[in-house]
Amino acid sequence: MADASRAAKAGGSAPRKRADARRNERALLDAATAVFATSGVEAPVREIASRAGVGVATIYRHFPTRADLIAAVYRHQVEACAEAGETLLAGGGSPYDALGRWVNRFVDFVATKHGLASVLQSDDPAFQSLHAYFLDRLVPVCSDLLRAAADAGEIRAGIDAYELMRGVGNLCIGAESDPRYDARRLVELLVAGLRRTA
Amino acid sequence: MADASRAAKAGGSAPRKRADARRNERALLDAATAVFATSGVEAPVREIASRAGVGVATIYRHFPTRADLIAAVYRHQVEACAEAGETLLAGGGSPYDALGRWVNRFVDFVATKHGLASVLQSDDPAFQSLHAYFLDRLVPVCSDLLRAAADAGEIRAGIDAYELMRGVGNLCIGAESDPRYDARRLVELLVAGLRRTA
DNA sequence: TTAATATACGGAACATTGTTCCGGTTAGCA
DNA sequence: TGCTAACCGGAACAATGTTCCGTATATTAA
Repeated sequence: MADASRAAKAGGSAPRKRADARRNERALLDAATAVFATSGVEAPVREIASRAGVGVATIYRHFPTRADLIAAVYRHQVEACAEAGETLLAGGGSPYDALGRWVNRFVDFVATKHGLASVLQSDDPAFQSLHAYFLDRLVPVCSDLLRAAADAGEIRAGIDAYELMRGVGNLCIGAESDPRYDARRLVELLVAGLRRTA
Repeated sequence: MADASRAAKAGGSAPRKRADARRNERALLDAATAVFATSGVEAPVREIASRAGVGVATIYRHFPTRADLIAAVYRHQVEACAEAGETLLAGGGSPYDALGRWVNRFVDFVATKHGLASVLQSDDPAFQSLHAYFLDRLVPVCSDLLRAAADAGEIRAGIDAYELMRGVGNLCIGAESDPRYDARRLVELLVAGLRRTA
């Protein structure tokens, strides 16, 4: 197992990349993480490449679109968020409460990543796959939470998880750069609006 | 008054532009209106210039920043929206109801202008003055409506007009291009969340 | 260890914008 | 009719995203 030459023993897995390729991929991921944190997720490609000490073409080789790079950088956190939703749902409290907590967690994640919220809503085709990734992973979680709350009679019917996620994501736009705007407060209002209207 | 040579009779008003300058300004406004409607408010400058039959420098001469052009194109509608708020407030109904109607009107305006909502929230300094214009004109109106509803005890306290406007604007982003996303519904939820809690 | 080859690399080159500059044109006026 | 200040158009410049191509190298087989 320690020997690198025995690759691809499992089914159709890729035939293992060259060592320099793996090194560069890691360097790019690290550089992108740092640059995204300071300059936002729309920072110039050249900046990321130079920080990683590689040429621009190397970025495109490893991450065909910017969406792939962003997804790779934040994958762990998205997964953690999705799993938190499942945990929250399983924990015995009120489903509406679980929904509220989960939404807050999502906001905490998105609103602290400079520019991520905008990009998630952008209709630029370059970001379509990022959009799809977030949605595929999180909408089902949100949907479960929503259904549970609806079944418990805590919220009004007719709310779609996709729409709610987009709404929450939208409310997070610009949250980092404007001290007068608190996305959490607005999202709280939105979630409060879900409550059953008696 | 019909004679053009007697200009600037009132105080510091501009000394009247040349005829070709006025003609071009009008042509640019018309072209921008058309292009914004089809390609969105972020359409390339060259597209607007060529549609107006002028060079690009002429755009910059008349509208130093894109924000100025956008503001000029939508000024009438913004004014109308602001005035509608005052009317709604004066009309004797429930203040909360008036607020809801006014917000809906604002959404109808913003959500039908391709890309306007995004640009309104953008932190690109080029749009800062547009941002300021919308806010200066509409936040006071919203503030009055909000205060009236608060005074009537219909909504919870502590809601800031600026924050609400930004939230509503944010919710309008992407509303034109996604049939699964209905900004009006989300905004309705947000406004419902304003209701006094018990 | 060495040589062959597929893989990966870097940076130049190209395309698409926004923005500014400059020489020529023209409206307004005497 | 001619002068001049204002205006005009398009070329030129700058900042990006994206692609191409000759070169370098990791890997493997002899």
